[in-house]
Amino acid sequence: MADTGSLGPVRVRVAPSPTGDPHVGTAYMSLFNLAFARQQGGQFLLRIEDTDRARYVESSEQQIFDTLHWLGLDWDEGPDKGGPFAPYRQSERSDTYVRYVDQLLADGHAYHCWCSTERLAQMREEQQKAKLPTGYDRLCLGKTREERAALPGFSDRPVVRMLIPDDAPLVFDDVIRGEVKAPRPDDQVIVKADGFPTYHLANVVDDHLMGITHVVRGEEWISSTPKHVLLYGWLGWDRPAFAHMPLLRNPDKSKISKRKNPAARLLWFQEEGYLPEALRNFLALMGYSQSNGEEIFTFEDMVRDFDWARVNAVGPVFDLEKLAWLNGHYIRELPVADLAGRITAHLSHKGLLPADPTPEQRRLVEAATPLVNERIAVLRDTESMLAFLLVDEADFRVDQDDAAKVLGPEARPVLEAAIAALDTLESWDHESIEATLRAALIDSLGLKPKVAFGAVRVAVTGKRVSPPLFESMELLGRAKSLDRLRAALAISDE
RNA sequence: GCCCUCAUCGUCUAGUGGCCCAGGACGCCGCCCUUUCAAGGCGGUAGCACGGGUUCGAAUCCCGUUGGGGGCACCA
Repeated sequence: MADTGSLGPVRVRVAPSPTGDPHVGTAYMSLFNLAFARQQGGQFLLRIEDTDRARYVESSEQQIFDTLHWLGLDWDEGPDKGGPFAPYRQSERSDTYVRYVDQLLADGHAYHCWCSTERLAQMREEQQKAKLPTGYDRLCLGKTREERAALPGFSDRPVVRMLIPDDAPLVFDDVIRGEVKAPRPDDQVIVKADGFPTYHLANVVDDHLMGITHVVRGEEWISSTPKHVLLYGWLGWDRPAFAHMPLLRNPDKSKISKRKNPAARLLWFQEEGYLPEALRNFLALMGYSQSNGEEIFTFEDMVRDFDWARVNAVGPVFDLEKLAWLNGHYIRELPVADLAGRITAHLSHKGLLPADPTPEQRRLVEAATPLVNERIAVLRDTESMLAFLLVDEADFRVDQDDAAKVLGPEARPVLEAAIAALDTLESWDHESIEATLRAALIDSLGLKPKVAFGAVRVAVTGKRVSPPLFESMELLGRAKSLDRLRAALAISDE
């Protein structure tokens, strides 16, 4: 196993590609990179790997910054912060890569290739059909442009390929897995026809130049590592330690994907109203455990206790059920004012409250927060739960199905008694409301609480499932409560 | 198809040869609490993929099988 303690100051990095919504894997890798860096007193870098101009998405980079900050996974050096090794955006580092490519070319470790993508695709297909390992057939190796141009499948703009030697080392030490053997690479492209480097080259050059000591990345990179090992060797550089993290999985065990799993999108967690601290905690439970067996812990706890030996090599299924439980736990731990602020922000974001809520609206949400904090798993749950309190009165509607079940003709006497009793109630607080309703409906009419309060509940909140009834009525106010009870009378006649 | 890799309850995990006829958590089921729904409390269900070894002794070590996953791009 690689020695992780004596390589001098630790420098790690996360290197996402701005090709769309930030991926949950980026947060996962960042978390473990950061935990290790903090524990070792080292640095954590953010480098943007934007060498694929075809898939580049303009808005993506900012979203990467925003979501990682939201999760509290802050970096020491990066495109937005600068640092001693700027720029931290690969598209701005083209000049840097050129000299190393020239060196590899001059040393005979790389060569130009003019094969068209069509020829390459056809070659691959034939190799598979013949049950042969796939890989470049070196048609261009040792040929001048003129010699190659005379052959079919020629493309005007060449790429640069690595010349993989027969004795390329395939075994390396992995911090998490110990000795790992990887597949034998073919002559990998390191510079594309558009002049941009591929991941392999840019990554190795940048990691070296930026002083990265530990490359922490996803398991999908294991099979590429021999290429990187070769590059480090050819360029005469020490190579960093490698830690290949397990891959997060969909419930069907495949690599987590946006196609199959909403949780693959980092933005989804914000939209649903997960708390960043809960998601961070949950991510730390994926393929990992605290030495004391605790499942609920802070990032600081993780840093203090961090140990690569406890990272598993098995890819964990990302279980939304458990995340929901954990999120609910964090919600219940939050002070009311804090949670209320987050709920308000969420509702504003979803358009259920103005972008800048009035003090009255803020007070209302804060007063309602203790009624719902045990009933929600994510902030999004408040959208329907608090709707009865926040809607314009003209838009208030009773749920059809629920009304059909409890607001039939038999509800009429209940509603009438409730109205009569509440109409003259002098103090509109939940205790008085409850006492009054109990006296009028349970004691006088001899109804079961479930029946009596069920009807009142649907009338006032619009649903059979709601926050606690009397507190809800107190918040709603006497006028609206009575209006809704009277309106329900009409429903019970239908 | 080729190469690599992994394997404990449905899921996340503890377990590094005896403390394990396998512990915790989520989920699920039951009971309690209760004005709905939750939350909470208590109890329960469920697993070492299979077959060979090694050993006094294996979830733990070795081999094989099976199964899962990843890679095989001018994507990262």
